[in-house]
Amino acid sequence: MKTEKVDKRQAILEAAEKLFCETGYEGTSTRQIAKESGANMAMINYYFGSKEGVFVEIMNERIAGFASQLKIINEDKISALEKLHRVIEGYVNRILSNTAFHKMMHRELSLTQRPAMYDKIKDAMSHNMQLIDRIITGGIEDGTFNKVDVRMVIATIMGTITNIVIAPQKVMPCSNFDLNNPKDKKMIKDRAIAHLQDLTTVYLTTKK
Amino acid sequence: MKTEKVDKRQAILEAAEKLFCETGYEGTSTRQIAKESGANMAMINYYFGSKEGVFVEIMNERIAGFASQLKIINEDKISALEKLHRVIEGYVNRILSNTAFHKMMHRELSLTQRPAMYDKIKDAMSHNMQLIDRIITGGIEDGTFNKVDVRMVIATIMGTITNIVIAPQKVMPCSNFDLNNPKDKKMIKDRAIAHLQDLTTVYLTTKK
DNA sequence: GGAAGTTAATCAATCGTTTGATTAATTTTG
DNA sequence: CAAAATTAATCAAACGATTGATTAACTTCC
Repeated sequence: MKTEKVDKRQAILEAAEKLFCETGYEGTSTRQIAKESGANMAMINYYFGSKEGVFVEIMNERIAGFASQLKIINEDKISALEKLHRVIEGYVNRILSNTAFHKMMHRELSLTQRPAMYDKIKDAMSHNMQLIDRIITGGIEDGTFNKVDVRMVIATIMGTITNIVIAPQKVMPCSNFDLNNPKDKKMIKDRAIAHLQDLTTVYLTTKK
Repeated sequence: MKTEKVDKRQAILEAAEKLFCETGYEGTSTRQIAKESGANMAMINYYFGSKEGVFVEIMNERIAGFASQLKIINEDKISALEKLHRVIEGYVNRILSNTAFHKMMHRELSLTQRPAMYDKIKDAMSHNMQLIDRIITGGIEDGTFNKVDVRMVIATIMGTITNIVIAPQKVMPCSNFDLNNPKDKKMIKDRAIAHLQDLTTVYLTTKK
């Protein structure tokens, strides 16, 4: 059994992720991270070399966690539509279970500078994209899907989810709605999944 | 009438917007703004009071420009589908003609801090949302549209466009693609409009 | 000549990082 | 086993650089 002593390295990572999510990378100072984590400022550079090193480590851990989550879906002997529905369900669940991180990732992606970060995020997302791409392309080739603009459909699926995460009050205009409330989150998850599955079903399989 | 001499005030606004888009608000220094605009640093505070004042002014001018652009569509004696198609066309054109600003706006929207900006952006976007909402709801009520999750459809339309703006290389995986190239931008505009119009037509009007 | 515009110089505050020293735990050695 | 040597973890303090902002002097223009 692990000792009860607090792991400062981990504390720094968690505090930094929280602060990066709330105030952005540039908007967060190493002193804030130190204060929030209860660690000394020097520990940040001791463990991670630099402030950017902390960010990179957060990304690496997250991406590793995500990568270990996929893979299985595409091998199943099920229809392309069923595959797509499962991917949507998994994708919505994952992102809406990590809204703060996803917001941060998206924010940093929209910065043209900081190419190391940009490439890392892009690589992480491209796995999902390729998975969806193969499923839809496969469905088109075997005739179960209409011929559509595949990359645009992917942009629609991912964009819809991102939009819900970043501006949930646009979807739920009630004033007391809160994405951190588990009950509200569950509701929006179910609505998002139902909507995207319905949308893709109708758009991809309706014979004109 | 204004003289022909370079308007430093305007130069500061344009330089600041460019830099805020590229490196974020926190990531841009007043010295960079001064250098890029060719103005002295003190001019920033002279005209706008503070760095944040520059940001607020950029937002105000943009939002004012946007507001003066809508309105007409919803009064025309055309079908709900035709209205929606026109809104999509206008929305895609507007956002893809101001990609840098839209990226910045989206980034600031995802920060929980800076509530004044957040509310300003939210209000600006809610006009578009209400317009789309009324069109779709109207179409459902007169029976031309299927009964759908209206807010989710809006999230899909807006999310798709935002996704294309922020991560265009996901849609166009060619290495030499550039959103700043007018030819490439035109192509992606047309594709986005065609896709969203096709998607909404099929999804909203297909009889099951 | 006086208001508006512009400048270089300067301000206190904060930035990310580094330092040298200290503690606590572990390994090596006699 | 216990003293000595080594290592990892932590700390307060300070580093030089940069931040947004301000000052006071200078120029331009009506």
